[in-house]
Amino acid sequence: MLEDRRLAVLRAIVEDYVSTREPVGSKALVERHALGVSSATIRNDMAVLEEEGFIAQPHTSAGRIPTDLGYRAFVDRLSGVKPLSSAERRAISDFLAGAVDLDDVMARSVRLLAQLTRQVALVQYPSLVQSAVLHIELVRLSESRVLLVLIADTGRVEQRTIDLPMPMSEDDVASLRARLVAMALGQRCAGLADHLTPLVDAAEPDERPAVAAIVATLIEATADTVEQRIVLGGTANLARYRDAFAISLEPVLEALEEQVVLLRLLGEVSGDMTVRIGHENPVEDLQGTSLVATGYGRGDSVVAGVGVVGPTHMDYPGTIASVRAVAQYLSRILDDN
Amino acid sequence: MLEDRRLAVLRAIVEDYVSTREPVGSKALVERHALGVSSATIRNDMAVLEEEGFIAQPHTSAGRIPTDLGYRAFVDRLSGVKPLSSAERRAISDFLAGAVDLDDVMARSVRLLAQLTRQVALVQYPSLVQSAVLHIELVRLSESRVLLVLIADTGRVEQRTIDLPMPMSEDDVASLRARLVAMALGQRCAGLADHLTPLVDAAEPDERPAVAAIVATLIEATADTVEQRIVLGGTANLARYRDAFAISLEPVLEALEEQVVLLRLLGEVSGDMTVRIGHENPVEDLQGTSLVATGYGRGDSVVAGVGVVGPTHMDYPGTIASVRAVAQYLSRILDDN
DNA sequence: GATTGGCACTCGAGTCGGGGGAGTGCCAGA
DNA sequence: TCTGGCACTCCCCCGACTCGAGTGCCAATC
Repeated sequence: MLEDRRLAVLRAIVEDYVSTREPVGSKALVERHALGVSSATIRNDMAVLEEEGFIAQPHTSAGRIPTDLGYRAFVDRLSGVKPLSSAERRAISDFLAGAVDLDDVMARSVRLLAQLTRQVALVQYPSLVQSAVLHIELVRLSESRVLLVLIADTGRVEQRTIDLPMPMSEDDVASLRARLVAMALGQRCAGLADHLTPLVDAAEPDERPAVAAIVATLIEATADTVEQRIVLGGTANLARYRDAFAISLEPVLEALEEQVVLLRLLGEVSGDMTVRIGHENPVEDLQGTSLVATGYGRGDSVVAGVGVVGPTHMDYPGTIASVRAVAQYLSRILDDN
Repeated sequence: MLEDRRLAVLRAIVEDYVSTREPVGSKALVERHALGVSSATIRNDMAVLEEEGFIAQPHTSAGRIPTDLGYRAFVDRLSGVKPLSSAERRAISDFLAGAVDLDDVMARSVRLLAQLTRQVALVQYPSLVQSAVLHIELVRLSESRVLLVLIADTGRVEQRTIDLPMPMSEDDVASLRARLVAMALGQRCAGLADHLTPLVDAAEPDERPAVAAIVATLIEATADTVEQRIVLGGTANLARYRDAFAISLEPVLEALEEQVVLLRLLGEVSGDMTVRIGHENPVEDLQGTSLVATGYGRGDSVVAGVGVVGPTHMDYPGTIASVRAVAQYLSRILDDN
């Protein structure tokens, strides 16, 4: 009972602070929330909450603001999920349905998510490793130059120009293309290396260097070290929080421009909703921000992540709902593919 | 002679203001530049320059800062181009040479340019309209669904999934693919519509709807309304100029996230170096910024633009040099393609 | 024992009022 | 035409001060 009220106070503090972005005092709290007790009682509760590390004072004689731990408790124990309005759901669905190819889906998603949450949105391209080969094309550009195009069933297209160690005729290329397609079609990209080495071994000695070069490129293109791409958008929303970040937003923007950093952020995301608050974040420059992310994919295999980065004092219930909704629609689009 | 000195003063003011970002006074000017006259003389010159609109005072009894007009004169009449060091040139060349496909070239260029200029970089994908068809692929996904892939000689790849109005067999698809390739290979994308309508007319009546649908998609995909893409990077650099923009950088960031806006910026760029200073900018939210841009392409056909957006008090000679260098290397890569 | 009203105290934010200083415009003289 | 000198203007910085929101603590009350 007593514990319950203390949590209610924490919840009220988080909600007020999120909406006003100003330290909240005991008096204001009593006025804005029907807590049924006096401000003095709240003060006692606040003292306890502060001792437990859920809230803090910017300076003596100021109101309280939630700590990372406080937000954590809020997210874990206090916040329901704010359901989206049907209008919002329809907007999402309509907007994404208009996409014309995978690039377009990614671009639209990131834009949409940024708009919905008014924060920085991240969307990861479907992992190649998790995809299957839909088609392979080999185009002869010149005597000893070919263009290799790999199309995955998730819609991803990878292309590489290859300088061959020897000339190949139009027929050689066509024949190799047929063999490649026969061996690789429908295979998971992850296992391509195993499936294609026999093809190199079986090649005539005089064309083996060329085949080896092409297969090597194909394997390199599907290696998980290079195949990851993340698009981001809504950085303008960061500017609105100019003063919310301890020092400045420059390091934050810088961190967000690093693909490596983004991969670290979204890399460990699973199908569940992941919320990383402030210092829980593995990236140092982003420890003043929170990440809300989840995975999307076909059926129950997660092929990539989608999420949002914003200030720790974000609207968690609303953000979680938006991220979840966009992930659902992304999954649906992949399924329809 | 007298006129010459006045211009020298303007030049000195621009240079000092760009490097210090503080209003520059007559005394400091005499100390830092060997102008050979006293500060009083400079004051007179400054009064004239102010009357002519090249410089302004933030308030009485402060130093002068250049106006947009002042920068314009500086760029047009005063600034040489600062040549890049050979180390810089090598860095550019090495960095871009490592790119693995067009997406990679674009991503690396934008990153590179942002780093060189410490500003926001824009790079436009080669225009499809200006490209020629290198290859067309048709992949049968299911009875009445095909995937169309268009590869342009600039490295661009467009893909569309098409729901056919009727089922097509594997053989039908293969035959149509062959006809498409025969008709379109090597053609400019701009003229595709004309080249492909005969193909629709020549089709057997029973497959005509499918052929029409596919050709229509192909034409739509190469239409210049949808084919434009611009990548941008280095927005973190904007944050360093936080207070340099009259109001705030939020509208600037917002404008830069709009593809439409970016297209307006780079759309009118020709092969020459284009410099738009402050209010000369067609986009209202960017009238506190300057654009330095140029075109790149194969031979002398410009296929796309590349440039930089930054504060009006940017280092124009240095920025121009960097943009030009990156454009040159981009052109070279396209040529090598 | 929990709750409450009261009260003294703290400290940040905002205001006001001078110096100090950089910079200007102007003028008379070279 | 240039220069040195001089009076003047204002911004910026600093310290002192007030105001008020908010706290912690305590004795009284339910």
